[in-house]
Amino acid sequence: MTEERIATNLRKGVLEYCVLALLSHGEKYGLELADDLTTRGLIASEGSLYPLLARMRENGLVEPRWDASGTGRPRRYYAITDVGTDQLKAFAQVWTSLGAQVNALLEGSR
Amino acid sequence: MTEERIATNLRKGVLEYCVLALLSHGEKYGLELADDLTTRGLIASEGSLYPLLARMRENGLVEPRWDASGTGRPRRYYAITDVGTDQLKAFAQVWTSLGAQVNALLEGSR
DNA sequence: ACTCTAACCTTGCGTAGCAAGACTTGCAAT
DNA sequence: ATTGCAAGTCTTGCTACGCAAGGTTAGAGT
Repeated sequence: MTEERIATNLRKGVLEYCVLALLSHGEKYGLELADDLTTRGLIASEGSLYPLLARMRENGLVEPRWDASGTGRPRRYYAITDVGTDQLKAFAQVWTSLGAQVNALLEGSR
Repeated sequence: MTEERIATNLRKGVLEYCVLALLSHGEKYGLELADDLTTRGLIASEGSLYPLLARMRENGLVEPRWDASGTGRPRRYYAITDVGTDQLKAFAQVWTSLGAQVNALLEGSR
């Protein structure tokens, strides 16, 4: 239980860029992203993802496209935009730097 | 500016355990912690630290002690408790695992 | 007395993740 | 045909955290 609470807070602010990283390989639709992120332990439920995608859409980080060509119910595919790519780069820098500081502290505490 | 916003969200849930890691070396008082964390880029102002210390106190992760022996106004020194030590260990595991996932995504997105 | 500074703490706010569930659509079996 | 199921999208209400700004207390120097 306590571990879930730790993870929940750690995920804040990371998830958005994980989505961008996933999309940098190509379009994906909502549930596909959700399954992938769940497998990686980066979300606990879809309840995090859909509101996030809506925000990212509004901020121009991703570009959605309805696709009803296949079988089953229509899917909304998301593609990363140029703005999104820039944000991903900026995140990588901040993440690396902050991660190094945290690792340094954890190392030192053993 | 955008980088600060990224960092702000990344810090969520990390700060608490950075404080524990710092205290695992020995007692420290509020402003001392604040200065250290600011230098490391882990907080933006004391406004994050004091409410956090209050929470950690209530949860039994740290044990405060007033010290008025020195010069200047009395300082409140914080020591890590056994519960805090356990939490720090739990965090280290979650952090390592989640960090590996994020790194894997960032690597793959290049 | 007055001011300065170290040190402590409070208030109000924005935002992100989550659990739970609602709504819709196609498909398959009876 | 109708029922049921599963995939897919989205909404609501909640909680918790970091932050900026500012307020409080106490000792030290003039």
